[in-house]
Amino acid sequence: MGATRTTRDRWIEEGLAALAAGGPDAVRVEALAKRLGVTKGGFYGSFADRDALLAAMLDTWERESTDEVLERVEREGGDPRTRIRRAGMLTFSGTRLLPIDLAVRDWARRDEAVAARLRRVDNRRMALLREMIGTFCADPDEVEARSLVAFCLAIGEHFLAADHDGRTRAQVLARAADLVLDRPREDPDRGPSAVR
Amino acid sequence: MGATRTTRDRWIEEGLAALAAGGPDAVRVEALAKRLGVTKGGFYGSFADRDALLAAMLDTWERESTDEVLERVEREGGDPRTRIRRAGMLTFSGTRLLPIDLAVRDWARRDEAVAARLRRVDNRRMALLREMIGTFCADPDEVEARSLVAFCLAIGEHFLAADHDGRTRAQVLARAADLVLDRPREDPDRGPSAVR
DNA sequence: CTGCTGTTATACGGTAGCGTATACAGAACG
DNA sequence: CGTTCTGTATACGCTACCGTATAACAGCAG
Repeated sequence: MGATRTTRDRWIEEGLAALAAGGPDAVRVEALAKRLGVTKGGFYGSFADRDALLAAMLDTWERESTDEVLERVEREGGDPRTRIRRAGMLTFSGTRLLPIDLAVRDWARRDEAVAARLRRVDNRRMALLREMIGTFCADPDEVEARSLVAFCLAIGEHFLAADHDGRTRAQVLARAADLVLDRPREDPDRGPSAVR
Repeated sequence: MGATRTTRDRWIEEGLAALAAGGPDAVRVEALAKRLGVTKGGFYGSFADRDALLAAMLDTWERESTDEVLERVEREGGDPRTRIRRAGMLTFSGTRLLPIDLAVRDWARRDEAVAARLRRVDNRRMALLREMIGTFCADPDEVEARSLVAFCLAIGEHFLAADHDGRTRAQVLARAADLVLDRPREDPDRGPSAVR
């Protein structure tokens, strides 16, 4: 039973790579087989059909992008703003989770089952944001609004194609994050809050 | 030559509907023909191939979501914040432009030509945001940051699946828009500022 | 060695889609 | 009236897939 696991996981891994690169329609059994250097013969020993692979891929993605990320943020601790930024980094930087996440978001618009999974994932992320932002913002409505803005910024950034004159996207993003995460203006002269 | 135009436009229209509903992979010549009540026979009289249809669809989308929207915002005038909200309404409410826009955004991640078109469109939208926000915000860096946040909010909202406790998405969104557009909190009890 | 288990290669039937070729129908126009 | 231009139907070859069936094969237990 040892070889079974590794092979099954290799199909899932290659499937996630295809999903990230070309969306759910790009997850094709025969194409994955070619990339794995085998034929599709053995696929149906590990999976009932293509849909079973897609479900297993989503299981893997859901686990990696919630439990593993949140557990690591919990473990490494730190300032609330630091934690938010760390969670964002873990999920939306790096080349593994980000493209899968974006592909799943588009997929969810057309598939109710995928949408339900995404809702579970996003709700856990929003819970973290609420908790962290709640430590420096008293009004619950404003906490919710700031959490939404922060989340939309982290996601929407990757769906935007606009340029920023002389600035880089990273620079503008840093300033935007300061706007969202800064203490709500008890300090009208906010000063150059150290924009990176 | 009268019939030519209408027919060609019907292919484009049906193609955009398919794109909105299922992404670029769902734009299939034979499927569109079936929905139009014809066979694919005449398709290749109006278009060299499927790619030509996709290009024509993007032409239509680009024109409708820039020239037509911006011209109408210009014409109807109003307060800067009003204009921003109107532009957002025209593009991201209604059932026509929004789903096409979202589909194009995902498409652009995989196709450089589409990405170039999206960049043109987004740059024009960002220009409007900059101009409007610049009327009540002096620091150019902050104008850029606020413009990005506003845009990400308008887009990212549709890719998020999170719930908001007792609130509706529209309520949280209204509060978030106030944050971004810098309503000077003269009114701590704001009431449901009725966006959308 | 023998059998069991799980992976693989190969072959098959079926579906869906693209692009081409060809012939037909109807309108536009001289 | 006939010519021409357009859209149409139909049929064809081709490719890319899915899922199934079957047989070979490798590793491991007894």
